Amino acid sequence: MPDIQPDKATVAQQIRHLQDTLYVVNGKWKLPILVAVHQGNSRFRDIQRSVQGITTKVLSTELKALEQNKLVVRKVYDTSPPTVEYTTSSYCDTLQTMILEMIAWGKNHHDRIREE
Amino acid sequence: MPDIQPDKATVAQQIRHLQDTLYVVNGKWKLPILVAVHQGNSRFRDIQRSVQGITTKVLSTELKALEQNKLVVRKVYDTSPPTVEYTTSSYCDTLQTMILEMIAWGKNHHDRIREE
DNA sequence: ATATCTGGCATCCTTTAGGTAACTGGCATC
DNA sequence: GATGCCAGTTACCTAAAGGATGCCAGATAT
Repeated sequence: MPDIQPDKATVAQQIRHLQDTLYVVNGKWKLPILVAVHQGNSRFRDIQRSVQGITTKVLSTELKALEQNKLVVRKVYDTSPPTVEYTTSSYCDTLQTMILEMIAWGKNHHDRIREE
Repeated sequence: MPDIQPDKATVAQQIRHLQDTLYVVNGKWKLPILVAVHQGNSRFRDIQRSVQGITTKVLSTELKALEQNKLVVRKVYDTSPPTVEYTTSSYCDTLQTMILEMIAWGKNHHDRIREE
């Protein structure tokens, strides 16, 4: 008996949760940036090089948004010139399994498309 | 020894997979629509009622996109007036775990925000 | 000396997503 | 015979996302 049909209220609830998630990670760049940072790219230019095709302006605004949502931490070191380091927060780690699922699906999908 | 640092090429690869996924499911509405349809809402108006705030135009265009990506199947029955039924494809099922993760995170996030 | 790297900012522009409102045509209902 | 339901379509519009280019200032590398 797979896939028990939940009542409308439950479905509506699930959709709302989904929309909450989308609100935070929506857009073309936020998740790719998070992956890049999480994998050790802490410098602005490193991140830019990791995320193919992103411009400085977009990266800059997206990093700010991610910082506001407490997924990314920005640290400035008082060197000269100042060094800036981005890291993912521990809260960002809660996104891990979700992101891994998305990566896995993308890989699968890509393979499937190529077969056609 | 958690979180072994993968090499740049691997990271770039992962980001590309992620972007492939985003290309298919990006936007405010596609995933919510998929959930609504998957949960048994097969009629246009039912879907619209399930996905709070969506307009007929947006729903119509999004359904077409989802059909093109083979996540949704559209069937027209030759009744009078014609009956139209949307269902999720079996390929769409491969998105299940990913979507469930997103729902779970959204719920968690919502609770967390409320606590502040 | 000059070329390049750093972490961005400013400006301008284009594209896309998404929203508003009105309308359709056939059927069923009141 | 007026109203409402279904499954949309059309035309128009706004806001936001994204892109292109140029620039800065200090530092390091050649």
